[in-house]
This record gives sequence, structure tokens and C-alpha cells, in this order.
Amino acid sequence: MSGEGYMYRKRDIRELLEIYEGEILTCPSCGSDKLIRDPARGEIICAECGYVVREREIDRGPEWRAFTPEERERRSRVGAPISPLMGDTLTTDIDWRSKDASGRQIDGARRLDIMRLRKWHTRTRVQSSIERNLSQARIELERLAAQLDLPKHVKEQALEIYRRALESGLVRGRSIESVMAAAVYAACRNLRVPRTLDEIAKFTRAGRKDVARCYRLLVREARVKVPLPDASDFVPRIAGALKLRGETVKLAKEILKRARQMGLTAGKDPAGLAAAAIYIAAIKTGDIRTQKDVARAAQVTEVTVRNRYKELVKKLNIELPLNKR
DNA sequence: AAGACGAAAGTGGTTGA
DNA sequence: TCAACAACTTTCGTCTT
Repeated sequence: MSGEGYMYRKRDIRELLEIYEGEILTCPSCGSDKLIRDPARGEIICAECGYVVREREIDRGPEWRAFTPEERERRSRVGAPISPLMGDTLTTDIDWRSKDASGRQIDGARRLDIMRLRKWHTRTRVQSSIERNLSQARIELERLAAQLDLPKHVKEQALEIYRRALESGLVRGRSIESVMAAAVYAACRNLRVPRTLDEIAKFTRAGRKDVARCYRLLVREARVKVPLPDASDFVPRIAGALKLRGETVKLAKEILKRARQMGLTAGKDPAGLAAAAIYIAAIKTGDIRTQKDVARAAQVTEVTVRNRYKELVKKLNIELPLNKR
């Protein structure tokens, strides 16, 4: 729940072009009047210092995204908005002592009745608390899924993972948002849908750190098994953003395959590796992209692309036209 | 003028005592 | 919990096209 007062990084600011014009004129943190808007998150940020001047407005519901009828149906079952304020605070427990209101001992069949009652009372309450949490979580999931453009099967698995976490009590004490984000990340990893933790955390109030912690918790406690991240899973998406030819994509994947066989990929950022492979492949096939463009598409820095690419060229003995070293 | 390059210092996360 | 450490980022000066 970092919320108010967190900062944007310099790099993120540069990506945001939309100038904000509105009632707020200066940054309360540094006084600058250069305010910009992040359309993706609906926040207003100071271009000078990165201070978040105004946070994202709360979801305005599904209207910013077209959902399939099927999804709408699922969503509609979520029901009316539930206020987080309406928690368990108003419910009563049945006292565990076998006494009545005036303190007299209760016994016999009457006592059994009460025991049964007590059982149901707590059970239905637990049930509904899980349900309630889950419907909040579902809303959060839809929000994340829309922003991250997640396929349906990922959503389903994310929800399943979340449910398991919830049922084993892992959500208590953590925000629904961060646990759900972690569940989404786990589902992505598991199904090899390439989304980085950063991307997911970007659309979550809870910081990246929180999400990462929850994620590790999930892997440890909820037995979510996760295949190792593979750089070639990132290739199609990066290549898509760069509008590269299929031939180039194929070559990039081949380069990564060789790299993996030689054990060059361990411990390296898969997005960086993919970017480097694409950069090389693009040169070899002739539809050249600059390091800068590739880096931006892969969401890493030029330097990382450069380092990885140098390394790949050297260790795999790749020859590049008109280039030495 | 833009792109590529590499050095150097800084950051956030992991690991092991 | 602290320090060492590896990968990555930021920034910047220089070289190349």
C-alpha cells in the first residue's frame, strides 16, 4: 500500500508524452509546472521530479474495454459493488461456553443444537468471507487482465492460483491487489506467456517489491510450479513491436537456442537476451533496427542489449557484415 | 546528427556468514 | 542482519557512419 507520494523513474517519464492541462498547476513536491499525464495509469506526474501529483482514479468499471459476452456474463455474477467497509465487523460469534445468557449451564439435546448452530454460523461466515474476497479479487483480475492484454486461460489460472492462496490463508495481511498481481505473474510464468514482473507491477498500486514477495510466497506455499523463464518466449512480442519479418524472428530464436545450449543464458535477464538476439538477427537478415529501438521494445536499456549482443557474438562466433571484434 | 561504444558509478535483489 | 556480489541502469564522453 505505498500509494501516495511514490515516484516515477526517469525512464518512465520520458515515455510519457501527454502533457497535462488541468486545474492543478504546480508540483507540490518541487514546484515545477511541467506536469504530464500517464494515459496507461491515469495518473498525473511531475515531469521534473517524478512525483505523483494525482493518483489513478478508481476503476470506472468495464467501459474502457470491450469484453466478450461470455466474460460479461461471468462478471455480472460478481454482483453489486461490495464496500470493503462492510466486513465481518457486524457479525456476532456464538459463545463457546455452554452457558446461556444468564450464565446457567445448558445441557443435553439443547447443547447439541447449539453446537450445530455454532458450526454453521462460522462456516457460512467463512464461506462468505472467501466469496467476498474472491469477488473483489475478480474485479482486480479483470482490471489487470485488460491492461496487460492477457489471454483467457491465463486469467483462469491466475484466479485458480489466487483461490488456492486465499483458501490457505495466504492473503490475510496482504492486499488483494498485490496477491492477485503475484498470481497473475505466476500464471504467466507457468503458461509461458511472457510478461515481466515489472509490467505487472506497473499496473498495481502495491510496489514491485510487494508483488515479488507475494509471488515468492505463492511459489513456496501454494505449490505453484513454474518453468524457468525462457528468452525465446519474449521474442515474438518484441519482434511484433518492431514489426520484424518472420525470417528474423526465426533466426533470433535459433540464436537463443544455441546460446542456451552453451549455457550463456543462466542468470541473465531473458528480455535482454531476447533483445540482443533480435538485434543480431535483424542485422543479419537486413531489416535493421537500432539498439535504442530494440531496447525500448524489450524494456531494457541499450547498454544491456549491447552487453548481451557483444557476448553472444563473441561466444557463438557470429559474424556480422562489415563489423569487427 | 544519429547511432554505436565502453567506462564508471549507482541501484535493487540474492546469497551466504 | 550485514556484507559481498552479479546483473542491470544511468550517465556521459568518444568514436563511427
